[in-house]
This record gives sequence, C-alpha cells and structure tokens, in this order.
Amino acid sequence: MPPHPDPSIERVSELLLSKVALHGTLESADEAAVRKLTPRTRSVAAGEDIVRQGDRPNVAVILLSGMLARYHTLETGARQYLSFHIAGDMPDIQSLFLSVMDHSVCAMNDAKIGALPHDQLASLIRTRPAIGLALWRLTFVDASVFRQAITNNGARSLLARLAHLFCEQYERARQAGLIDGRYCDFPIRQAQLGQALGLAPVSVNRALQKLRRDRLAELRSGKLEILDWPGLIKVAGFDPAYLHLKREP
Amino acid sequence: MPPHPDPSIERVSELLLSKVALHGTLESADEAAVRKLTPRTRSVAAGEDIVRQGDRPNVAVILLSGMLARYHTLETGARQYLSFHIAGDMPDIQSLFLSVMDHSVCAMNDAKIGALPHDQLASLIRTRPAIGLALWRLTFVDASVFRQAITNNGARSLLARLAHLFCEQYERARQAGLIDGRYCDFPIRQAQLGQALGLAPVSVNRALQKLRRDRLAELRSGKLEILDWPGLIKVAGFDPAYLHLKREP
DNA sequence: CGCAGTATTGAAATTTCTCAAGCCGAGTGG
DNA sequence: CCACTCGGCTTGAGAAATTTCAATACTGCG
Repeated sequence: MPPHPDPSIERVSELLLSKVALHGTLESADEAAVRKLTPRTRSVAAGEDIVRQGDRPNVAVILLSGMLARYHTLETGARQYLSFHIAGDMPDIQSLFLSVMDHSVCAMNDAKIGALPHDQLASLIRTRPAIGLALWRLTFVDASVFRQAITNNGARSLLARLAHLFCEQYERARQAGLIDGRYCDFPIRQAQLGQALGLAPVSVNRALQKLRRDRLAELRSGKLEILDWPGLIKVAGFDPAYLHLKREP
Repeated sequence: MPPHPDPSIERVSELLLSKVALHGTLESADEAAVRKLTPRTRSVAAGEDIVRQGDRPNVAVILLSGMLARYHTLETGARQYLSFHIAGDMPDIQSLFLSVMDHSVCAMNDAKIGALPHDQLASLIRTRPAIGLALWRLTFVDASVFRQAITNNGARSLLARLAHLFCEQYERARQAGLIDGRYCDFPIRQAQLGQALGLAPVSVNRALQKLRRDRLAELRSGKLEILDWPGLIKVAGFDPAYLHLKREP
C-alpha cells in the first residue's frame, strides 16, 4: 500500500529521489525521509505565474509535468527568460535561503507541480545531510547552466545561440528520460525564444528557418525535432560538459 | 599569539569567517573550525590563470586581494567573461562538488589568493553544518548574479549594460568594505569589458565616453569613479535586491 | 625618451531591428 | 460542414544600431 493515497504526491518523492540520487549517495534512511514529505500538488495553466519577483514564498516547487520558465521583468516591462525547466526540476529551491524572489517562475504550457513546504525541506536537510549536499550540487549545476546562457547571449552568433538552446534542451530532456526519439517537448513560441536569447522575434524566425533548411532541427507546435544531432552540435558549439550530468566517483 | 605564523593565512580565516557570517549564524565552534584550516597562500600575476576549463582542482580559491574573473573559452578561441571577483570571494568553490571545471578563473591584476584543500573544506562542511549552509546560500547569491548578467546582456541597451555592470561592481565593493569614497578598483580594460558584455571594444569606448560626458561614472587606470550614483542607477535600471546582501531574520 | 599596449576617432560595411502586410492553421459558431 | 477569427508565423524592405577596419593619439613603464 502506498504511503499516500494521492499518486501525484508519490510522484513528487519519486522525482525528487531520482534527481537527488544522481547528485549524491543516499542511504535508505534518506529515502525514507523524503517519502515522509507531504507536498501539495496542483495544476497550473499555460502562462500562469507560480511565483513572482518580490514574493516571499514559503514553499519550493518541484515540476511534475509540463514546462516552467524563470524570467526577469525589467522596469520597462520587458521580459527576459532565464531558463526553461522540465519534470524533476526545482526552479525556486533558492527560496529556501533567499527570502525574496529576484525573478518570477511561470508555466509555459499546462503543468503540474508539487509544492514542498520550506520548513519540511529545512528539517529534511538538517536531519539528512546527504540530501542537502546533493541539492547543493544541483545548485552548482544550475549556476553552470546560467553561465552558459551568459556566453550564449554574449558570444555566439544568432544562429549558434538558437542551436545551442536546442542542444541544451534536448540533452537535458534526454537525461531526464523525456525524449521521444528525435523529439522532445519545447512549448516555446518564437517571440519567447527572442526574449530568452536577446533577439527580435523576426530574427528568431529567420534563424529557425535556416536550421530547418539546413536540416538540423525544427520547432513545430511545441515539439523540438532534432534532424541532425552532430550537425546541430557543430553549429551550436555545444559541449555538454557544463551540464555536469553524471556524478563522478 | 596567532595560530599561524603567516599573517596571510590568518587573513584567509578572517575573510572566510566574515563572509560566512553574513550568510548564516555561526557558533564559536564554527569559528574555531575555520581557524584550523591550513590554506596555502600565493601571489598571482595579472593575466595569469588560476584554474582552467577542464581542470580537476583539489583546492578551492579564496581571493585575498586584487581582482579575479571567471570566463569561458569558446571553440573559436573567443573569450566570454562571466563575473568579476573581489577580496573574500570564492570563485571556484563549486569545484568541491563538480569535479571538472566548466570555466576558467584568471587574475585581472596582481592578486593574492588562498587555496583551501577540498578535503579540509569537505570535512569542515561535514562537521560544521552551519558553515555548509552559509556557503550554500552564497552559491545561490552567485547564481542570482549570473541571472542578472543574462538579463544585462540580453535585454538592456549598450549604455545600460555598462552602467549596470558598474553599479553592481561598486555596490559589491561597498558591501565588502572595499570602496574609497566614490572610487573602487576595477582593473578591466575596454576590450575585456566588451568580452564581458558581448560588445565590440569600440562600442564600449563610446559608451564609456557617454557615461563620462553625462557625468555619471568614469573608468580610468583601473579605478571606477562614481560621479552620480542616482543617475547611474537610473540609466542602468539597477536594483540591488538581486545581490541578496543582508541576511534576513 | 621611446616603445608597447590602450584608448580614441571616423567612415564604411554589416547585422539586426522595426514596421507593416500577408499567410496559415486550429478552434468556433453559424 | 465550412467560413470566420484569432494568434502566431512569414516575408520584404527600409531604418537603426553595432561592428569592422584603419589610422591617430595617449600613457605608463623601461
């Protein structure tokens, strides 16, 4: 008999455990402690904000399905997307330490999330240090991805930027077991890609067409299709090392 | 009598303790444990690399004086600066968890650093969890600064970008007690600013001239001078919240 | 005093953006 | 069942920002 009647609550523990297991070494007591968490799960509609810049959340979110994004809002109202997140990601775990949100998190499509109360997480980390260390490692990986985004926006050509984002997204989906052959979900519109990459929407459109014409990759109705992975990697200058995927001995 | 004959080793503990104290609550046992560390200190010449992309360091660096920078090297050989660091910063503490460096760290001017062996840090964190938590919080702040850089490079005008970098640098120096009136050290050449902001050197030059002409800020011989802080903040759209400076109750 | 590395200037070339119009496909209601 | 409508995608052309290139002026150090 499962510890919780609600299967989506169990899914939270499963996702959290598998994520954490990739970044640390857990004992059975660690696992048991995770399974004692009592998250609340809920659905979020596409476009809806989950937390906003300036908020002081008392829960941390873990994504169960769908895609979330972090973004900044500038004084002008302009939006800069910072990262896109897939099932298993915890985009605002920082709120456990940084009381005021410096960015917002929204849903890019209809999504399901689990909300883990800060106090539960804090005591989990206190009592099971191995979990804390694994989550800390995740924080470092997160930072590495941000660094790569700086480089992407700053030093790569328009085409390479888009290609790099596609590589990253596909590779991360692959790691999470979320690809379907050459496809993965990427429910992002062209205008939003522009807001992620610092480009005008038209420029995104033209770059997408070039990737399509060159038979490298294609984005259509929220699905990313990889047509030529080696070719795409080459155009992007993509080296997955920065994703720090496998825990090393 | 000081625990170490070498005063610069003591400076490591001092800097580390004051940094950590800002991000956590320490007991005297925590402080004692930090003072037991036996870092090696050394000088680094301007331009010299401290760690390189691909390295597997077994120490973490804490900056004692001077300025360090993190940067990516692209396949093309192009360089993207990711962040600039001042005394007290630990730019590669991630190496404790991520065995392979995804970026390099170099000295922008002659600098002094302390090298903390990973095994000492690991056991410090294990035995004194409060220190681990404070360092973890620092990691989150670090990530927040990276996010801001993404937004800076992606969504702000050339002039605002430069102004924002200046605001951030001055504000961080102020926090660290490293300003001298309206001045702070910023030993970065125009070409390097370009490599940080994703701009051509000429564009940096013209933006610098505009900031100077508008009597907002001036960069000369490695010193940043703030001429009009409110004006600069306005142009930059700078809001220091993302630095998460003060630990909240 | 002179060199080497930076900073500055100007003008042309290129990229990227803006604007504006047309297209296309999915969901909708007559 | 099909025209309608809306949002998002595409296209083209002109405008603007940024880069490139190349030449000239600084400046600090040896």
